[in-house]
Amino acid sequence: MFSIGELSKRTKVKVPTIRYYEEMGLLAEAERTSGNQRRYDKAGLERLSFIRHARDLGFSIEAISSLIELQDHPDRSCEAATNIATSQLEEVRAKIKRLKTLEKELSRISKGCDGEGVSEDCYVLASLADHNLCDREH
Amino acid sequence: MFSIGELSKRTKVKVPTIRYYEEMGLLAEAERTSGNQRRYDKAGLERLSFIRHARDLGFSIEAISSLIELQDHPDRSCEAATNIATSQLEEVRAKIKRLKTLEKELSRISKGCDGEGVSEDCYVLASLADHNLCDREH
DNA sequence: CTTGAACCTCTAGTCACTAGAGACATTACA
DNA sequence: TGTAATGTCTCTAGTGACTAGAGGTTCAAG
Repeated sequence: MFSIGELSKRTKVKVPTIRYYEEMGLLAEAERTSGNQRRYDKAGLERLSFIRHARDLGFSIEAISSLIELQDHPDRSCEAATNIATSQLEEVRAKIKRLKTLEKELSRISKGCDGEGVSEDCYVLASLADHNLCDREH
Repeated sequence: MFSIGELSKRTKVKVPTIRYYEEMGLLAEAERTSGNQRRYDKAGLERLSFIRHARDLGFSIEAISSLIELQDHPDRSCEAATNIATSQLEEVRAKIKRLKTLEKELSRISKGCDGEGVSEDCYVLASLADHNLCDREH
């Protein structure tokens, strides 16, 4: 059994965040010492590692809640879990696509002022003011 | 002179968002009718278009504030504006990089349950529980 | 037994909005 | 000119996923 600070160190999740996860129902309410401090065991550590890993992968608290529920009901959980992971993957791919479009425009904009040619007005500001200067939709 | 609803339609920025931008100081306080309703002109429209475009590109409200300040002080604004755009570009590139790593892992995870081989336990849940199953750091 | 670090709860703040309540203004049409 | 519908006003509170701080209590080391 170890304290919340120890759990924090081992999982690299900050102490207030652990308490927040408990409040949100992601972590079961921890056992307490006679002085009301939380104590955790290996199971708590593993669950928090799971949560942290999923958060790192961009899963929402809500999605993680669903995954945790699936863990507790293993029948058909595999398909449902795969669905959640797949939709997360689709979201990530959509974000990448959008960011790549932005990257193109930003790199065009931020190159504008370096060379010669544009000196009268600021090309960055003009680009932002006038969407028509964009190469494509975004 | 047109109303906030008209401005909203033309810029595709929602009415409460326009009021929010005014409150945040991105938009100058609008003129008012005798009945206290906001009225805008071409200048207001252009500034809001500028803001919207910059938000679409992921600039924070704070960064946009800086850009607007630069617009009002054109001396040396070009270099400063380019710096802001360039740092925005770097952030976007960093995000893309990170998301690509996530994409790899998620696609590995969500493919796990489809084929044969893994049937005992759910591969999605196992992958999330155990970071060691990851190919690389993330 | 004392000291200092760690812990507790609670409230409020972050960012960029979004939603809703309840009241007032404007506009279109009869 | 009257009225009804739509638009607008301010204000407060909610979103997600935390983070920060106040003020008080408990634990572990020496």
